[in-house]
Amino acid sequence: MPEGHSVHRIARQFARNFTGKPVAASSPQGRFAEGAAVLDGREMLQAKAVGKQMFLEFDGDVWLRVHLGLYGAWDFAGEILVDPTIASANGRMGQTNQRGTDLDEQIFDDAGENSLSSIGAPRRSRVHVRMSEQTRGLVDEGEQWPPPVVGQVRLRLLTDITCADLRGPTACVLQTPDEVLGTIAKLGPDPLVGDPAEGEERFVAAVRRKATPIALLLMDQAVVSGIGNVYRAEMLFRARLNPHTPGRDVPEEVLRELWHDWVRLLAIGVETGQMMTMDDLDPEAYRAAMASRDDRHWVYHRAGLPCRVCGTEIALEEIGARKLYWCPSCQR
DNA sequence: GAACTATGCGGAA
DNA sequence: TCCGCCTAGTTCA
Repeated sequence: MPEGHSVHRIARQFARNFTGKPVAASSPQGRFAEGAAVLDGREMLQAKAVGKQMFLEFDGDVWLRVHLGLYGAWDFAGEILVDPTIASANGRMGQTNQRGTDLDEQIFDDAGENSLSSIGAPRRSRVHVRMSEQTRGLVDEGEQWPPPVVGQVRLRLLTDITCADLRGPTACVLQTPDEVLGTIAKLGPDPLVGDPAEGEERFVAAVRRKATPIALLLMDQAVVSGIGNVYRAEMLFRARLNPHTPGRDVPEEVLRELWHDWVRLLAIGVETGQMMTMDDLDPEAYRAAMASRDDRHWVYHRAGLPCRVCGTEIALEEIGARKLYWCPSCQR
């Protein structure tokens, strides 16, 4: 479900709250019992994200690779230090709602006041994880530690003060260092991993090699990492590019623009936790767009509605078994 | 309470 | 190309 920005945010939360500490691991659901037993008691050494994949390193050359897929989510609970590089940290990270907007689950301090608007120095906050109604009751009532397990928790990671629960991932597997390198080697460049200039060259070369429509290439994690269905549609619109253009026919300068746009959008997404793709509106228009919750994007999820630029109906078609939204007039 | 949907991806056919 | 995975929020009856 999450696109690349969410995964980077989650990795930063792990880096801030788990690395350097021994971690208790368990699989309440049972489906990762063997892996959890291997992890249990090990110190977490680092957390990193590449595209939509997250890698947690534990002592003894043991790595955990997690991919959230369509449904996965991490829930953080307990006392957490908010990473200063992200404007707000959600109790629940990864899962999102149906409007294509991020669920902004909020962190409350011990007094129960919203502490999210503050950006800057890291601070400790008590996370109250919102979930279903019955969960809310449980979490708010008790000072229980560790928090009661609710639902199908594939993996629970615990320090003395912080809890992270993983639900519904597509992938949750242990890897050797070599296997981690192998996984990463198959991935296209991520603007936040390695040299962005080198990433740009890799991206341009990979796209120009292929006759595949650019709409499919942008979603291909071997071509570029982290772009999902929302960013794909929005980036193509921002570039005024026809989604069906074969990769090799996209002018090189347009490809370079696309890469730089991804660099920019990813940075904004990691910082804000939201897929802000209309950042180039003037401030007043932007405020108006944001005021209506459904109006965050240029084309995504806007089938049949008038294009914000030309008024043409936004088209919806299936490509590669995914929904593609675009403006047939602006994106010729 | 059922039906529907989703920001993903791998494997079978 | 299609199917299955697997979860939770939203919509509708």
